[in-house]
Amino acid sequence: MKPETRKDEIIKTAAKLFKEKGYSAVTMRDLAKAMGIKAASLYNHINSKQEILKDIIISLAETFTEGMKRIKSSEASSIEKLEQVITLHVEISSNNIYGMASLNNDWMHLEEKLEYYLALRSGYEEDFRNILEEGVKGNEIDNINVEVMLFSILSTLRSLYLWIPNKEDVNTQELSKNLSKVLIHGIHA
Amino acid sequence: MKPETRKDEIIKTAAKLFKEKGYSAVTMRDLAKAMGIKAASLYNHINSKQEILKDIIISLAETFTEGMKRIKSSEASSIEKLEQVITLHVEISSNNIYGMASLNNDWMHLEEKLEYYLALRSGYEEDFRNILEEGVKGNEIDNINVEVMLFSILSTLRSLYLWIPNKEDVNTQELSKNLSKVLIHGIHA
DNA sequence: CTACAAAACTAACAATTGTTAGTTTACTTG
DNA sequence: CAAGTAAACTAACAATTGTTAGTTTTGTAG
Repeated sequence: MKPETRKDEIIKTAAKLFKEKGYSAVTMRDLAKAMGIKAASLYNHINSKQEILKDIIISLAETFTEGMKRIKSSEASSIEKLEQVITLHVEISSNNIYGMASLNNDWMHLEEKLEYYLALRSGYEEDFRNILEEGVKGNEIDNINVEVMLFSILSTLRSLYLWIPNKEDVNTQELSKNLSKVLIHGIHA
Repeated sequence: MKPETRKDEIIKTAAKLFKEKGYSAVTMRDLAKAMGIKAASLYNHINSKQEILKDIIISLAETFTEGMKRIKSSEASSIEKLEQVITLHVEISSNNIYGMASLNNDWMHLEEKLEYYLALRSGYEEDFRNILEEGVKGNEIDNINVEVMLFSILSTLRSLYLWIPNKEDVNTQELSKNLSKVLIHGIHA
């Protein structure tokens, strides 16, 4: 682990504020006040407000893409892959609740990096869809509308950041297991 | 149906813009341009930007609360109630995709009406939780962590607005049925 | 103690924000 | 046509926005 730079602190604080009010509603003066300094001082460490958002979102999006790549190339069954995807989301989300808020809600303000982000997201969804389709083909997964399944599961996983902080002890293993149960087997045997 | 006033048009246009960029990033000049008039002219019909957001969100929140009240007081089984809640979300969301975006993402900018909104939301979630708990008690629903079930289902339903526009023919009946299948019985028999 | 770099500061900027005041245009009704 | 009202306009405001320039303070290594 590299030591945390002042820039890292700023980005972390910004992510927290972005989660509360959204990127656009947070001013550089808000951010400076939260850091205990003046707005102009922020620019000794970062180049622009824009760049902060980019740093928050792109690194997260790439982490998801890398995780998916690993899962995709594994030899696991479709259901196992699905469980691995669930665990991936639980782990990334619990490690970066604030960043996940920006990833979900502020990506449209990315500007120069918007296209790249959208490409990562499309690729991720496509890989997710393939896992489900393979599962249906192999009779591991019921032959329901794949888009409905994809949407339902992905919506839940993408909202994890809203929910995790409310639970005191984030036992990620326990949470992954419970989520897998609910998402895969439903709530009614 | 009352005839649509100019104010209604403004609110509808605003909701559309709010969905694209979020409340804070949409300026009154953006909204005016989308309406084909000048920013100052908006104030012949509305009192403030704030009020537009309030009109969008509160009416939706109240619609959900009324729907839940109806479902709660029905004689249906727990699973049937759950199906009714799913249908409620599908119908409200498909009738007001843009407003649902504000409801989900811009509620924190409500200011004077924030407390009221939060009360409605808490009440709604509590009613939802009760349906699940009753279902578990009556052996209609598996004895899994109720909070995980609540979170998972609600996350999916709250994200509907993101997904519905992508599907050409929004056959709400079909969608409700498929969603019920996935949310209640999972994806793997 | 000196020198240097990191990181804070003050002051200011040009642009943009929501909103108001006052005026003109367009439409409807008698 | 006259009068009234609904809805647009122009012009401006005070506040806030992200950011820059230039300067001072703070901490560290020789």
